[in-house]
Amino acid sequence: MLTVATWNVNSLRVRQAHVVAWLQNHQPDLLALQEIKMTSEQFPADDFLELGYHAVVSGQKTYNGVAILSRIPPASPQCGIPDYSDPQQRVIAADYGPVTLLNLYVPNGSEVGSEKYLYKLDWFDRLHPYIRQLLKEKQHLVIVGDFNVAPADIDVHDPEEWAGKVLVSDAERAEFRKLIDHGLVDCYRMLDSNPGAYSWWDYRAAAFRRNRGLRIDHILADKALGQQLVACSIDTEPRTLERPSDHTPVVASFDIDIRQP
DNA sequence: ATGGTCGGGTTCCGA
Repeated sequence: MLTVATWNVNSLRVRQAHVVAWLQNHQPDLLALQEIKMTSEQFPADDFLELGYHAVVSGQKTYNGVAILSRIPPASPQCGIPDYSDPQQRVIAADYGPVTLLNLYVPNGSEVGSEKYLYKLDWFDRLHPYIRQLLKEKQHLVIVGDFNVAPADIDVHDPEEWAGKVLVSDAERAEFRKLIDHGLVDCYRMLDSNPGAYSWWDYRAAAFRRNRGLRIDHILADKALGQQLVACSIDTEPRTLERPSDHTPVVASFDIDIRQP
């Protein structure tokens, strides 16, 4: 069995105890982190090694930053999107046996039409060829992270209120659809077609208590691996803790042994 | 009711 998780921690410095407790409770094979908000040098690799987790890190001071924790050593780690020099550290990938994990922190986009929104759409343009390449070259591909896109109205607590806004706009949803159309499946939606399941809630206006959220954190798998999906869930428990991240973990389990090449 | 709350770093930006 392979268990893969993703969690935008919104500062690993603040959330490290939450992450450690969660690792101990759930023992995933792979945990992808986004918004660690620290440099690679500052990453507490030793603390995670003590728990039995290796790390690959693409860090940055203050903003962004991604990492992957793994129970087996990573191979061929790669930071960023090839041939796209971006000072914002949003992408890291590595191989774990037959599975390549690509960890994304997609730009937020700020507001539809803004400079940051155009950067987000351009960033997706740069991402697509990389994903096509990985699907061609790698045996299995899992793409996880904070996609900053709610793929459909079912992923939005109040679609009318959110209509046309950033995270749900047609252009962003078209980019998500394009990802799927490369030959991937949305693991959560494969197994649960019910509304009301979200991975992010605004800190403001008691959004979590009122379950006013969005499902913007995702686990995508190549179609063949998707056939081996046995479970996928959103763990809302860490969002109930003191000083929580505004995101909560998403977890998927596949019937595959990553120790076999 | 058109705000609100975080984190990081400074007197605001990004989410």
